Amino acid sequence: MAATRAVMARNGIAGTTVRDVAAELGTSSGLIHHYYASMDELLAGAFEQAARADLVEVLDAIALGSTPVQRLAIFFDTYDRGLRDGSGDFGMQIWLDAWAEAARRPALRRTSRRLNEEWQRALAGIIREGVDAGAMVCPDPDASAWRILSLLDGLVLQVVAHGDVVSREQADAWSRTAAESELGIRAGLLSPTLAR
Amino acid sequence: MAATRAVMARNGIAGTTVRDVAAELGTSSGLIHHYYASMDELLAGAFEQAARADLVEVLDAIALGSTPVQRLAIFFDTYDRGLRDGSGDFGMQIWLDAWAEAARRPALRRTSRRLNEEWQRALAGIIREGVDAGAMVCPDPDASAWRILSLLDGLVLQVVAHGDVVSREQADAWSRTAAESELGIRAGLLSPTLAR
DNA sequence: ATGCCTATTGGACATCTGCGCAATAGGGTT
DNA sequence: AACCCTATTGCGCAGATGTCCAATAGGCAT
Repeated sequence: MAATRAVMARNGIAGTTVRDVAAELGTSSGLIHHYYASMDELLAGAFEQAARADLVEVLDAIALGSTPVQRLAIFFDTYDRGLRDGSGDFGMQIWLDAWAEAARRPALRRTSRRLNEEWQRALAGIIREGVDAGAMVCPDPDASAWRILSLLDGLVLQVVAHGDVVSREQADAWSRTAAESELGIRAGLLSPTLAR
Repeated sequence: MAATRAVMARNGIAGTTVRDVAAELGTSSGLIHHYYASMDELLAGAFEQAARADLVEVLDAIALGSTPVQRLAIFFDTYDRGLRDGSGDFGMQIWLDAWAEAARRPALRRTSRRLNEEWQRALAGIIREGVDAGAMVCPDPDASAWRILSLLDGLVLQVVAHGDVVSREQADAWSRTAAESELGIRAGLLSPTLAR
């Protein structure tokens, strides 16, 4: 599974072959079929696992923040970090693949959708805490979470698909200031957390 | 090209093969290579044609507006209309395919990138006119255009890939109000143009 | 009629794909 | 030592795919 995730991060979902995974492991392709009945099963499992690993990474990082605003800043830190080093075991490219393939692969659509909703719920949770603590102003946390996440997705899309039309730094900075504006947070408070 | 678009609409960009296109035309695969040097070129050409048709439609519609704010409202009208009906021979799904496939097809990446830039330029142009006319406030029209477009792309992505997590109406309304906020336009002025 | 240029055909070719299979190795149990 | 079960190999099969090519057809100018 780790090898599959590595290949997926490098070549995308569609570009992942059994032989590539076998080569990544230094074994034969036959062995992989000994453990996984089909390619689809292998891909679906690896995508779910990789996507969830990143979500968990963000959730864990967030938990270290002491205030809602700080947690939100950490949210952006972690997201940006995932964008910077094309992967722990995970490149953003596989999200583009998943979104495109969702139309034709029901199992993948369900997984992609569910994961996206969990991201939104995590973000909405932070916002609700911020509103309760009086640090944010937001009449509809769920909607705001979708907007912030969608802006982030749209910007990341340009970075990943088209190279330097939009730079990674711009995607990061723009989404942070948009969130500040959306949530009534004073400008600059969502700047990258220095500690690390 | 029409045949290629038809197959693309049916099977997606990744699922389009030379033989399928040839079958769609009732001819042989060799003939297609007589006119197009490579598959990549064929796909890029067909995508360009389909995508440009939509861009031109928006540009034409925009030209009918008499003020920058009105032109911007029409921009959203037309975009939303394209989202409503699978549109022409071309649904938004093709964009998801193109963004994903861009990583592996250089010609397609260039085309996708260029088209995206043209959308951004059109939007930035409206913004600049609005600033000059004193109807909008925007220190960096290019950046604002990217942000508005990326939010729109991100929201559309949810609608197309995941169904009703975000509704089409929400995507439309949210992107309009975000643009109003981004450009210092009074709330409600970008509401859907009734005429049409 | 002759010659030429393009349109068009049908298939060959090399490569890649998922998958299955016969054969072997190796370690644990009896 | 004998046995068994699993891990692992290496290869082969059948199908698909992009690309190329020799051969033909068909119209048009001479």
